[in-house]
Amino acid sequence: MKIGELARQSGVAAHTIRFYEQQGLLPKAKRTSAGYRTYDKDALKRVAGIQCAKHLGFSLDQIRLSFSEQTELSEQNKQLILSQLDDKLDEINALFSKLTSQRTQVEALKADLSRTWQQGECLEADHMQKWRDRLEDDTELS
Amino acid sequence: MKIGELARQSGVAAHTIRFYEQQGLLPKAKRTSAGYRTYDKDALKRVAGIQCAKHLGFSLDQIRLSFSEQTELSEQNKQLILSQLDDKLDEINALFSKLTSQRTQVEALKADLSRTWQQGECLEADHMQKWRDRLEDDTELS
DNA sequence: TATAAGTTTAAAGTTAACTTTAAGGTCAAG
DNA sequence: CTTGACCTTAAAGTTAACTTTAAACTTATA
Repeated sequence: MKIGELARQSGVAAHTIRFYEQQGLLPKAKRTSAGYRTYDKDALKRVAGIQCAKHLGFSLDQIRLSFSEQTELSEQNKQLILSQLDDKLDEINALFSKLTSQRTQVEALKADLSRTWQQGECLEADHMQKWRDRLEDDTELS
Repeated sequence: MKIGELARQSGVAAHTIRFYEQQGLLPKAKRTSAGYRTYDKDALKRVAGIQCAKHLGFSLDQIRLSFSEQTELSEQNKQLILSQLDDKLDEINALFSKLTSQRTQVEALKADLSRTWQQGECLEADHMQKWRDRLEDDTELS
């Protein structure tokens, strides 16, 4: 299988596959006599594994760490993966709080502005001040 | 008020304030004879307004569009802001779905791996295949 | 055999929202 | 009058995850 075929089967662009190899996320591919990369089904699995981890929200750096070329994972690697999963859960939960707060604020601001503008009011400064005060009370968002 | 004072009062770094001016998020500041920028309390309000919008999750591009130098907002600007708020809500809700799905998947994967590894199993390939299949069923996540 | 499609490389470009650097001018205190 | 804090600018650097470009080589098709 040449790189174009792997790209088709995995849904990952050929240049991205070369990029992953260059970045150490994929082992260096074997070459034909002409220098073309060749792949087997294991390569497809590895590419799919990377896609899987990306879907779960992991960065390429994190993926590189656990997804080393070894077929067998060391005890250390297993621990690393489990703790990365825990970190990811924490991260997701933090984002949840942030989004929840943002949604509430955006909804309220929208309602508030709609009402204000329908009444033809234009108390921009004080109006926004109210919003700034409210946001400052919140726990850190960004 | 010079830029350092505005930075202190707003909590935004001086170089970031210059950056905002350069990017058109803030009007060009008046200068002292020596070329130093000077600001009044309105400038503080504008900087605070930018922080407010950033907290709500808006990009600097979006902020620049609605936050033009005019004190009075045009009817067009009002419509723009309201539709940006709607877009933002859609975006937040989409992120919510994505995060919900990610959290479920990460939790399940963690439980699964913990169990597998405690039993000393090591069926990497098939094991991951299960996860890839499951993820492919999901609606687009990333 | 000529053309089109596929492959190779290294290096530069992209986006966002800054931050850092470098080299210098201004101002208040001691 | 000098030291240190504060200000100025333009330009380059940062991070992530690619994408694009350019120039050249190989392979399949007509």
